[in-house]
Amino acid sequence: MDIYLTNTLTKKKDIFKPLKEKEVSMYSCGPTVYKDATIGNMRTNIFQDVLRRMLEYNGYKVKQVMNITDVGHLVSDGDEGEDKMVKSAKEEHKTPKEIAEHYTKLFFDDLKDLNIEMPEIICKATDYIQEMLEYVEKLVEKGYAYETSTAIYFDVSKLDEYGILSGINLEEQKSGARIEVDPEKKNPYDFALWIKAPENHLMKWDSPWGPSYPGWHIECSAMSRKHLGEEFDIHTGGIDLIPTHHENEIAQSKGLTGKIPARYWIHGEYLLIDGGKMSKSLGNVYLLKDIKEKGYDPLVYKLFCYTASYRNKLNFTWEGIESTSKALERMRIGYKTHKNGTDKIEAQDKENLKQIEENFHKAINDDMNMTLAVSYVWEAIKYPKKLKEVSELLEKMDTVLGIEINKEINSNKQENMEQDIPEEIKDLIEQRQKAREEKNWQESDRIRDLIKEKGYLVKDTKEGMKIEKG
RNA sequence: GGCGAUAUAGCCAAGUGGUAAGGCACGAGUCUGCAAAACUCUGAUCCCCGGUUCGAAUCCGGGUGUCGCCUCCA
Repeated sequence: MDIYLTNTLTKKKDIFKPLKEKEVSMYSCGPTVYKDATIGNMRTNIFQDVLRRMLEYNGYKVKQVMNITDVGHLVSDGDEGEDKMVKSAKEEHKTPKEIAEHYTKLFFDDLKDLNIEMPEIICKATDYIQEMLEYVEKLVEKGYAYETSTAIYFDVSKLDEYGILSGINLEEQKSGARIEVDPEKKNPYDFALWIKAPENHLMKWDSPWGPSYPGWHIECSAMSRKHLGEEFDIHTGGIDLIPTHHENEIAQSKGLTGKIPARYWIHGEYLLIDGGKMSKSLGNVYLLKDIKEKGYDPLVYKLFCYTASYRNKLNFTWEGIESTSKALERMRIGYKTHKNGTDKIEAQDKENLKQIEENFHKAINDDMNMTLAVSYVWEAIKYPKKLKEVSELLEKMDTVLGIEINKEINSNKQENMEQDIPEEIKDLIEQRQKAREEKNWQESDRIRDLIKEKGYLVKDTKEGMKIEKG
């Protein structure tokens, strides 16, 4: 079945044909490990995960490379200010290396919680200084770069075309007053390949230009070239990377090899918070930790991300998370019902299930239309006959969704509550149980209300009383 | 100033020419001592105006609204 992907490079939905027949090479821009990853960052990682899982569903072997930026990403993408790592290290009174290790670990923890498949290759920028340096030296040799008092800059005017991803036009932008003008730069869009280290800078390496460190964009170009070659299939990242980071990666590659490194550029849109952007100043920056602390399975967030296309903005609200939490729980209940189903499968059922699977397959192949794909998951769950084969289909779908649809359910909220229930409540539960055995409903209801006042919800199920924090 | 996105039921949203997927909420029902949970059923002609077409949410033109980026950020 054909696969279609929306390609930022061509600005349309293209049919996907990899360079190799059975293997897909993919580079995903990873985190700058100077602070906690937000759920916004994770939205991008989720979409990248779906992409690789979708490719795997189609029988491709995926070779995904992800970088860990631990040097060179300045506070401003316009090559202004301090290195983020250095700034963070100073603030937390640690070395840049300690900062990098700390936040890298937290990042991986989040990926694990979200059941995101690990890339085949993960590379730290500081391990590839030599490759980057060589890259820059070659660009200088070829006349694509020039030196100023502070850095080695890429000269965008040397390219026949700069701005093909974001559609900017150098002539039109020239007068744009919004761009800081460094008098030593030939063009406002020239960007730093290599930066001369100030006195006492925490991270620096020897180079022909003295103690210095790499610019942000060169790391991805050098590492993708090293691991995937001069031309590979897919390059992914957040939408904000289009106008600077990815544009500059393309510029560097065109300078060195004359080629645009990736054939398909796929970008994930932003996550909004309550209808607006997430920012520290608004105090609405959420981490996956915050979702977990409210008692939700982190995979609720993953399913939440499927409620909208990765290409569109998605509005995060706690109401939305609660809604998705219920949906996930019902999915898992439905899965279990089918798993234990005893109905007999007939030819017509086989036909129906095959149709559902095909629809699902078509949806994910159509530029990862997960909202539509999830609707077929529901169609399977709601299948009138309760069949083991349906649960098998759901497991197969979950190889793409990665939401552990076969996870044992208690409640997505407040698992392992048992230990957390105070003695006082336990006593009340015991009293109520006694009243129920005596069919003293009035007393039973009174105690239930009492427990509710104390913040817990009591439910009577076939297996007995269940309690949840309300 | 430049670039771009979006407007579909109470909410989140899919759908890009043939008579509006799905989820959550609400309501009704089944079950239950009651309640909760679970399960079943139920809802919109698609921002406005004009045009193209046998036919448009979907194409074109003109409005209006919201949002994002160009500055930190996936």
